[in-house]
Amino acid sequence: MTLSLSENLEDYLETILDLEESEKVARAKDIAARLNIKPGSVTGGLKSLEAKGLINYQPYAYITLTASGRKIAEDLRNRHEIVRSFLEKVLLVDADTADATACKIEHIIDERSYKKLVCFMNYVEKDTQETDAFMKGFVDFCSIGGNRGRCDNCPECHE
Amino acid sequence: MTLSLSENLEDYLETILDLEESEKVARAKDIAARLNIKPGSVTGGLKSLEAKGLINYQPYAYITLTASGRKIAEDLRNRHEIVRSFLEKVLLVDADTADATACKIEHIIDERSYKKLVCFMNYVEKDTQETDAFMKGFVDFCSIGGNRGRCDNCPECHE
DNA sequence: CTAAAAAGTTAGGCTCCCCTAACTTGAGCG
DNA sequence: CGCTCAAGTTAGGGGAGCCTAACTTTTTAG
Repeated sequence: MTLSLSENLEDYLETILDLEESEKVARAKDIAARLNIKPGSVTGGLKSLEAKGLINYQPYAYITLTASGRKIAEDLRNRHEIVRSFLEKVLLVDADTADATACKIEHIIDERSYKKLVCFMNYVEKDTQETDAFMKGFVDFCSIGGNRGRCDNCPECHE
Repeated sequence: MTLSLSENLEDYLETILDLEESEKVARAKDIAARLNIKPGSVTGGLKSLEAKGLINYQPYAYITLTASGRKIAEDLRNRHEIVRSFLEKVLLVDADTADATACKIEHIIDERSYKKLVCFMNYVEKDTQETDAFMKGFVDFCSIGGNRGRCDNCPECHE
């Protein structure tokens, strides 16, 4: 029984983990601010997470993750980081865009692709001769000078 | 004014494009079957797409894409194909998984990352010496024999 | 040509999750 | 201590989108 969480609830968990770390404690107000929703909307999500045993929640009290909630939140964070890292280091997307898109992909990437991506990033980060040559080739290929019509379908990938 | 479409409506458009091509004509019944929803649920989506000028829809009649609807559907298909291709050819994910995940990523990948990915795939498909060496290295890295503890965070990426 | 089957639509209901506005709780200051 | 105000919750409402069941239209087959 691997309870399935909506993307929304996953975002709640991840946000709570972040807040626990940066603010020592998670407050409904801050969760709302991070998720860009109104405080009144947060309560429902918290109740739902409480019912699933993922957070400790009592009305008017601080919110903490349970062990299983923490596990899920950390897993999400890992996914986020791997995807973000791929976008930034391999595709060479700017940091903000990479982060925003990672935020969405982390929820939907399937387990197999994720594992392969982890492996891929581990490989890339070993920083071998092959990776170096490959990435240099990519940079050249996508650079204005290096494009030389070989990249017909390539939209301006080098703004 | 770039009207924003829900992922659901995007799926409708893409499905209609597929059906127009494979069946000559799109029927509500077939749309429902492809999207794994009940026929009764389709009508609402069609009305919404009609209101946005993306399909030609009259009750009880066949459904066709308008020019702008077709453009969006084709764009989505391109995204799908690029992402699918990346998952399959670069990450070496099996075809079914790649297709299923591409189906989801196509809706959420941002424009910049997408353009970079297009460029990346064009580069990879040039099949240069560098790419060949890089990919061989990746296969080795993820193969059971080649893993030799270097890949600590690497979950079984080589089932 | 007509009756049955198939396809499509409508209507009512449900879930999820957001919003606003009003109300309750609790924490800090005088 | 008690009051004030920020923080949190509740209640009512809405949109998106799905479902089922009943109903309408179209197609098809005799």
